[in-house]
Amino acid sequence: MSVRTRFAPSPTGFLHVGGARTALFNWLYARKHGGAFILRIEDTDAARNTDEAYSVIYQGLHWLGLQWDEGPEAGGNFGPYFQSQRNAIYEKHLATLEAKGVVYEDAGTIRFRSPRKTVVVEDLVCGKISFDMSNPVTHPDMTIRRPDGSWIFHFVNVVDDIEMQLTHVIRGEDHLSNTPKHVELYDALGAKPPQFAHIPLILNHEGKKLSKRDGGSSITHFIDGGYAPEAVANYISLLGWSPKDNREFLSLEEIRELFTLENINRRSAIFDLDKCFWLNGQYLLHMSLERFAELTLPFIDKAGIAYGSKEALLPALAIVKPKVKHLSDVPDWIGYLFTEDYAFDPAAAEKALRKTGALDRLAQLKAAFATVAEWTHPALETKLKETAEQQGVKTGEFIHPARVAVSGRAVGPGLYEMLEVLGKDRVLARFDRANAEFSA
RNA sequence: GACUCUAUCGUCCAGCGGUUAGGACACCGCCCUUUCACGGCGGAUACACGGGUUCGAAUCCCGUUAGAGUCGCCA
Repeated sequence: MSVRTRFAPSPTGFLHVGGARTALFNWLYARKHGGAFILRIEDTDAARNTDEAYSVIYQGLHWLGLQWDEGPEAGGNFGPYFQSQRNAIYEKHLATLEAKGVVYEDAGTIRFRSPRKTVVVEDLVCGKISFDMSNPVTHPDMTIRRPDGSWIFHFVNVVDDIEMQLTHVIRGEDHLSNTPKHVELYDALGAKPPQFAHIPLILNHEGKKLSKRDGGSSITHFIDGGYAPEAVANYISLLGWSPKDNREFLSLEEIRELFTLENINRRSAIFDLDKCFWLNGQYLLHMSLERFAELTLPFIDKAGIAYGSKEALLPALAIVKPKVKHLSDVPDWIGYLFTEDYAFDPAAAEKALRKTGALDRLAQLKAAFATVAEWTHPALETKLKETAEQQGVKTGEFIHPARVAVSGRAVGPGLYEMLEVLGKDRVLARFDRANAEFSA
């Protein structure tokens, strides 16, 4: 029987890193074993479902590169993939339970009568765990249907996993205590339970289970915050799982090859934004310029930077790519390359341009640069160093004023690369502008 | 409270009876250097506690403590 896994989120309008990792692990396991990864929307609580809430889930998964084989947008032979559209199926299974006499009515609700036995769960991650379900006080009969006819999670979740022929249920450990109840339902419905794999939780900084309140942990936050999807996927894969050889920089393809349920640990993890940030920088540093441009373009367009053509943009991106840590930083880092109306950072100007002799250096450098025939990084470097030597001062005396003059700021790409990208005319003009602005 | 799970640097991850307890992020030095990064070198920091088992325990067992999860007409 081929592997079938699923991600079954509720459309809360929010996809956090914990849910994303659950989706990732299910996707990895299915892909690794040549099986199917299914997306099912658990929207039984119709009151809060909105179109936007659904699309947050789709966008998040698409962004991470987790394509589903069956589900919304994809179709499949086991649909519909929205629980809100599966009422007839639930009615059918409820009838099965009724025929067996294991459900009863209580204040308008329908409850499932527990067999009151010990249930042993064989979990692929947690091992064998037994639950004594005999005490009705501590383990009350679960409600499976509300008085208004709507269904409760435990029941529809189990019914759908049966109907959709899931072989493996990989989900957060917060469901471990629910599992014996689910197993009772599988038994009552005459179905064999799937293999369970409960993965450790991802905790917030208080050490508690992640919730909607932890806004910084939403995938939307990472998308808008300028993270590369490959970096985030890599990072979250390392929460609870590892290749066991201390490697950390892994592509989704490599992870897919190495991934096993056996290598998932049991310990809950706190999400470490610092490390995710670092990994993102590593990805931006090492990815191709094409990929960098692709990821960065939405941010540049949003900022309204008039870069003209892609041919003009690429060199600018090339020089900031090794420096930025967030894609969302790129507009700020390249903005001054595409306008003559750039602002001078007061502190930078104070230090580099208002300094005694700074404008003289600028004038000397302008004269020297004016003679440069081949406007390239190495030629400019040679010329600047030569000029510094002639004047008997350290190269920094020229470098800092030049940097601030052409960019308005003290921090940026390598000076010579920046000068090369700007081109001779603009650099000389900017020297003039700086001189005019600070000579008073 | 009951049940279940967990317990190695601040954080993430190795370790699965014998290691100077390893790697990464963060932190602190130094180097590189035109800024900021990157990179390189070095440093500080961990086996929760108590009992066993064993020649030998971070590793196996029991207990304690601590944390988390579940116990819904949320999913």
